[in-house]
Amino acid sequence: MSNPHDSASNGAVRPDGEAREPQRRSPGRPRREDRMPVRDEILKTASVLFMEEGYEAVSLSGIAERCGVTKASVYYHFEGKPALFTAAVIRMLQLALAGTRRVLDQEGKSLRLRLQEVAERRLSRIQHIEFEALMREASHYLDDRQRTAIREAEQELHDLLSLHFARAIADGEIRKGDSMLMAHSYTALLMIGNRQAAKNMYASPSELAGPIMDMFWTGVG
Amino acid sequence: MSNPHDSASNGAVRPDGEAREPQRRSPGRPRREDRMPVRDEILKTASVLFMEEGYEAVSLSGIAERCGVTKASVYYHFEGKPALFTAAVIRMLQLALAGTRRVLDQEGKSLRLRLQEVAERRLSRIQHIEFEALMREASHYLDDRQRTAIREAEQELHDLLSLHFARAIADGEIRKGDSMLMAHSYTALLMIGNRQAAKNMYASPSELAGPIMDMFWTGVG
Amino acid sequence: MSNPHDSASNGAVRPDGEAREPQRRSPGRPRREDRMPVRDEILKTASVLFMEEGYEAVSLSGIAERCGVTKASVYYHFEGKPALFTAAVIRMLQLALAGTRRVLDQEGKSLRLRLQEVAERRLSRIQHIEFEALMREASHYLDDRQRTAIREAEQELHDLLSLHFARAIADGEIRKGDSMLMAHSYTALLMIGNRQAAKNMYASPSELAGPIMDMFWTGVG
Amino acid sequence: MSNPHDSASNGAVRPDGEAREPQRRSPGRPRREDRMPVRDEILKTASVLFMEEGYEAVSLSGIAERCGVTKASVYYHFEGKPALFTAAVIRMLQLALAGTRRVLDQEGKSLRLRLQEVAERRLSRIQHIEFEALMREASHYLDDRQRTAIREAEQELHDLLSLHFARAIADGEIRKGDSMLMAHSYTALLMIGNRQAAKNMYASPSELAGPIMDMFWTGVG
DNA sequence: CATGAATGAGCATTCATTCAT
DNA sequence: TATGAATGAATGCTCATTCAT
Repeated sequence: MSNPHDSASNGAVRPDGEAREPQRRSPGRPRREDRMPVRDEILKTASVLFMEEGYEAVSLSGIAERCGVTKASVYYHFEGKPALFTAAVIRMLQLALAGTRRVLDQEGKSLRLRLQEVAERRLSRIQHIEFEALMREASHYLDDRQRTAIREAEQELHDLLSLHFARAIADGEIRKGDSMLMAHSYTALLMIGNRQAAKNMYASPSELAGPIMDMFWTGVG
Repeated sequence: MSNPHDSASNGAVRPDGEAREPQRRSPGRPRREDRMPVRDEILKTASVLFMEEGYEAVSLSGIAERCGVTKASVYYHFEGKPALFTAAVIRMLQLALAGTRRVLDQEGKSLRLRLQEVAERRLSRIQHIEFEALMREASHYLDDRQRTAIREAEQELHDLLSLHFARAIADGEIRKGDSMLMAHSYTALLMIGNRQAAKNMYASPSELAGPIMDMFWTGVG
Repeated sequence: MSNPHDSASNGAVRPDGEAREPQRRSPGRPRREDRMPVRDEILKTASVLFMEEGYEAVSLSGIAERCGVTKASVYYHFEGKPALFTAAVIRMLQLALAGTRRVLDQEGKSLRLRLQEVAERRLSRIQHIEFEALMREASHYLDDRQRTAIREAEQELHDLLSLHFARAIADGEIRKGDSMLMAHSYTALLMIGNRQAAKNMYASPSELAGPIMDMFWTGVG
Repeated sequence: MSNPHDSASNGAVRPDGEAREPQRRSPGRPRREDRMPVRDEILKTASVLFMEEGYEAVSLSGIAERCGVTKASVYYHFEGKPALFTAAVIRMLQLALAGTRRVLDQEGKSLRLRLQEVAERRLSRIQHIEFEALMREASHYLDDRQRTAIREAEQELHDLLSLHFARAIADGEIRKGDSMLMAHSYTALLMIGNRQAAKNMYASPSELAGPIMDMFWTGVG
């Protein structure tokens, strides 16, 4: 067991280029230049695929093929499908967390403006499967450690949002209330962006951001 | 032409007892006993399973087993997995539509109260996978007719909600705005009920209904 | 066992119209007019399909559907697939025997001319699978009685040809030799008509009859 | 791209020992032992089975079992049943082509003697299903590339024969005529060797060669 | 690090067959 | 006569996983 199988860990978050075409490497360890690429590439590819298609629908051979490596290579880097899934989802959540934090931490902008910016960014991305749906499908296959690790990573996102709502309440910027529920309401409303019917109502997905923020801010009453 | 394969149809909706233990039957038509019509039982079981676990995660043998019949029987009644899925989802949507309409059509109650009642009912049910996630997973396997049939059934639900929002706008009961977006916002917020983290915040799922309705009605601003 | 299952028998040979569209009959026994149609129709349809596609490739539901009856009806009329196959093949062979006999028995025509006429008729028909191939595939499933019955029916065809060759030898119309081998050579050469490559060499299949008869009559030497 | 799926290829042709008893192996790569390369063994087994029993009648599990491997192994080496069939049939045709060429290319022997030798060899082999029958059955399942590849391999055999007939015509060794039709007549007559009835007429199949060659050379006239 | 070759379990689907009505 | 509803067995195929090299 000398393999680097630390399924729930995840290396430094590195946004990088798109999947390369499977250029056959010559045998033996490659000279440095493209350091530590394979594990990361697998992770990145897996993230995208799992988010787009769910757990069962994604096959390890599919991932391997897209990365130009073999299935066995994937098994060298990750303990198995559940471990890879865990790592991939966590990677994605941390990316989202970092991005969201960067926007929310801007000084001198109203909360509403910052939330709108977050919304615009998320809505313009290729849409992810709703998180709970993904988890429900996958959780049969995950063990407790894995489930918990993912839940925690997700919780961080809501914690971050909740924190900012709490601050805004303290500042009188928004009405009083349960800041965590506000966080969940916010992310739930963003899910409208996944819906075909809703997307058809506007020219581009990010145009949904305004109307959704209106709903979130003023409600229907 | 001897098979009753009309995948998109759905018999009378009858909520009733759960699947019995799988007592092996010999071939040929069994004497009637009690047994609810098998086709209906399959449909009901399939609805539940697909909603709970997604498309791929549900196997036809699983469904068959739960109904106490063989896989081949399922194939006698439905053309295949996609057809069964289509029928099951539509059945479920029509159930939901009927229930929702019954509540919303009540006279003399404010829209808010009626919406809250709908929310309570839905939140207390075993939760469904988010609809879009389910469709994204399944739609690889569905043909155009099936996709359309499902989409239409779902649209009816939002049409119904939208109609009531439009009326309320006309009556000055709520603020002006895009009634269809309101409908989507409402159902999106109900999805919070699927979230483990959110459920942990309250004693029972239906207690979420109040706070969610507050969010929906007044927003955070 | 009051069913009329006499698998190896075959009713009167009746060339008749093509398969009708499955027009639902009203329940109850139909009034006389179209007497004894179902069994025959099944037999006819089965003949065509088995000859065109082989044994395994043809399903009883396929046959039933084409006849506008149910699978169970097929089972009412025939003991099972092997029995139906046996009856169908024998029916077809007897048809061929009758047709061939009619041509060969013509008075005042040379054997060569009569053989050429037989060849033209056969080549212009939708082509049958080579008989031995069909039998090899099917014989796993047939019992001894069935195998024998088919073999005998086929033998009659070669007996008929052989008889005419023997007569021609006696009359000095053709060279001396094994008349049964001549019969087999003749039918073997006709199989060229089944070959795509050969068919492409001529405008219409029946144009093959001349050249093939030349080969048969004079050889290459 | 990790699978060696090149369905139409065919490795070096090596006639060798039969399949061993299916000793269950544990997963992972087995230590070499003797074992002929598995891919080749599958191919050889498949050739025999398809030729003997047709397309549908042969199951991949049957092939796997005879080779002492699992179905999944067959799928590792071949894309699917159609691909395996294609490879197997082409392998067999190329074997036949090579053998036939070897005999026909002998110097200093009359065409008739060489053809007789080819006939003796073929007739003494376990008999193949008639080729067209096989193709008719299989072609539903093959794609265009596969169909073409097989057709071409078969055409080569007739091209070879046709070439030798053409030469013999030029040399005045045989009568003038369509050399390709001669080739087809020759192979069609050899099919007599498949027939039970014909085989019963002689002590051993290869004794059919003489009489058949007589027919081919001098006809009945 | 990486992979080629293999396995076992499971799945969707089809089919011949049976039997109560 | 005919059929609707059911079964059991088989088939083609995919997938996660393993291991010697």
